Amino acid sequence: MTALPPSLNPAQRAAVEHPDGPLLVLAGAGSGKTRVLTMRIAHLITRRGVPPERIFAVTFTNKAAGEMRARVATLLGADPRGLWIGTFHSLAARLLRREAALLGFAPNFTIYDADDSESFVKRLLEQRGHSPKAYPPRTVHGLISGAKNRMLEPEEYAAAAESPLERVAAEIFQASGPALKQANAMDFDDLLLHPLTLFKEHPERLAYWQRRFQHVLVDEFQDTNAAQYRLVKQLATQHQNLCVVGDDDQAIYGWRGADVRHMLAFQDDFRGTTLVRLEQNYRSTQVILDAANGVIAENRERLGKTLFTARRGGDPVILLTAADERDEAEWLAREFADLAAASDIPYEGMAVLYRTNAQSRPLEEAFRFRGIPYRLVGALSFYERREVKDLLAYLRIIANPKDDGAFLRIVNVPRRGLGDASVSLLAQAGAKWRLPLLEVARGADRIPELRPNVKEAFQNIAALLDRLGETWGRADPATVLEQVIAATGYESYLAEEGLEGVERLENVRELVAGAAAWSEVADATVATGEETADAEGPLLERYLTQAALLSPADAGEGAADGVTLLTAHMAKGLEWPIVAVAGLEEGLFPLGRAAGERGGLEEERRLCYVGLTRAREKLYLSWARTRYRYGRLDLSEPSRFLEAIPPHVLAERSTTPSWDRGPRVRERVARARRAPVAEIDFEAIEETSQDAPRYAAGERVRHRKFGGGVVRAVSGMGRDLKVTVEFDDVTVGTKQLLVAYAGLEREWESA
DNA sequence: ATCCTGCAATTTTTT
DNA sequence: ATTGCAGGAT
Repeated sequence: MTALPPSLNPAQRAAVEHPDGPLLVLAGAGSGKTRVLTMRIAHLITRRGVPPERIFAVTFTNKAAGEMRARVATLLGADPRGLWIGTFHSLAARLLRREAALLGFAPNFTIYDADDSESFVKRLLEQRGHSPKAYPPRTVHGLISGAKNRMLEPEEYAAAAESPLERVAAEIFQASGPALKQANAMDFDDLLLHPLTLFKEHPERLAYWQRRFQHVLVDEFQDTNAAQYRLVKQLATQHQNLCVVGDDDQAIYGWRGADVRHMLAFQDDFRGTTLVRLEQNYRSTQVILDAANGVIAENRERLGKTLFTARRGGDPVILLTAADERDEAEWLAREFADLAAASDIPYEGMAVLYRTNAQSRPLEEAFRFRGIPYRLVGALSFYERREVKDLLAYLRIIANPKDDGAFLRIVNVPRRGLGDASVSLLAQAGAKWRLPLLEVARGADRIPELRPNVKEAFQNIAALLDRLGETWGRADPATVLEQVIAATGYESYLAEEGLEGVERLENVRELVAGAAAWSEVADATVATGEETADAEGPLLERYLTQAALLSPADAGEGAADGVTLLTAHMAKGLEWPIVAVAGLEEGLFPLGRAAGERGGLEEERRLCYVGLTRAREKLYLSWARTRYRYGRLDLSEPSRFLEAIPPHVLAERSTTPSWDRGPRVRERVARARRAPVAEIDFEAIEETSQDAPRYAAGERVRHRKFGGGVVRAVSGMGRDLKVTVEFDDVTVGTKQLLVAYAGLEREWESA
């Protein structure tokens, strides 16, 4: 943890001891905001006599919630039983398990993760005769999710739909509500929206929860979306005790619907808000802060705050120029090995941050090659593995027999001779009769189109699931898993897969062991918790809820320790003595696609700021001249963010011999920014004019196939530069084109 | 119904 | 480069 002074500074103390009333804490990076939040919770409980169950505290990850709870426990000398602490999603799920009936759900509802939601959308598309390849389920779900994040009703969204894609999304959006209800399922967005619906339709329930929660606290407030803000706003209306903590410079989830402007709106929404600024940084050296401040200072839209530290000076920030990504990884691995050998900093005190998960591979290889322990956070979640999802699907359908998604997943796993044709007949019947698939399978006799042996197979699987549910439905998850594995012969099914199956088998064992460990902790909580109602429902449900809402970042712990490898997003809220931010290249960080969106470049810059401020002692920044992306070799220029760093804190290094070295980074950046397009793309050069085109909205262009049209919008940058063109030919319509590949001409040039 | 082969898209970030 | 998917063979 951060080296904090033994006592609180005046600002921190003001926040911790703030009496009743709305409180906005503007907390810079490393200013001890987590500490303030935990101490405030402890203060409320011990000094102000607030019962833990009357506090609603929101954190950004489940892991953060667990840590905060543990720290409050330490301060209190006892676990704060009944305290509501967790992510928006898990707290909402907890509330909804109790209120489900009023919303037309059963309390054992299933939570669909992104994957489940996507295949759910796909099924709806197919049911309604839309081809999933013309309307990619992923995109459609994204549009629906975006609409939900803006709290649009299906009808409102439908009215605003313009393109065919949007119209289809609107149609699916409208159909999805009833369909989800029939499956007794909610997706991530629903978890936030359903409480709002409940409060609107049942004011007495709103009144109950408002009375119940005397204090509402929100961490990482800058990353709150509209529904989330509305939720805490409503909960806090009665007591007006809403304490939010955030940093506008660290808002990095705009793409997910979060809106920093809530921080600005807060003081208007809550009259008489007390504002506290935490501006002293206790984490980093002055040198590191100078670098970070240099980057963030280029943003226009800021609340503005001045971070300072007592830790004068510090090691210079190392700026590494590497030949390629393997070279970059190799250099960092060697450097970290040297550091570990020369200092008392263990590998656990080091981290490499990057923009995209794809960048982890060369790093992993380099670390493995040198025998340096590392742990990869997040990339492929344990819970995303096929075998894990299969078994969890069995659990899901046992917990909620209406969960058609789960049914479809396992109906033919292991193989039971039920192929696409038979299953779609079953699904058709299900759609016609509006019955859950499991129920349809139970009565497969009534579907005349099915062959006798298929009918039998359906009835067998239904009987199997029924039996499992009856006998083991209320058992602990590990036992249920073992029964499922035994009853389905899942192990021998995996064993047939050969080499890969062995690995999968190990994951299955890990899943069972993990479930057993979870039960022990959960059991203890239930047994001792005076308010049993807090620990909702059967163990199985609670286990599944937890599994659905657990992020990869939460999981990562385990025995594996060493250098941490993770994306900058997942590094938020964390810190290490040694940090490297890798892949600082134009088009990668800032990422071309993201930078093209509204406010995207500023968000990329904030993300970079988050990365730099994770470092306590020593910071490394690196970029590679060439990098494989999409399987092809790219030439890169250093990130513009590097140029913003004051030269006096930098020390430049290179992996290439001096005779092969180009101009220094600073000059390269300056030169790159003078040129209109930062990356060199040979294909693009051949296909477009030498002078990189800079299209403007309103301009007329001509396409080889589509003919003439008008540019409506320009987005992206570099290789990802895209234009939206409305073609004259109405059958062609409006298209988004990649400039590099579209071969567009300006109309006056071709004339 | 299942397996195999070749093609396509994929990579932004996550509850 | 990897992975999922469509289409065809068995």
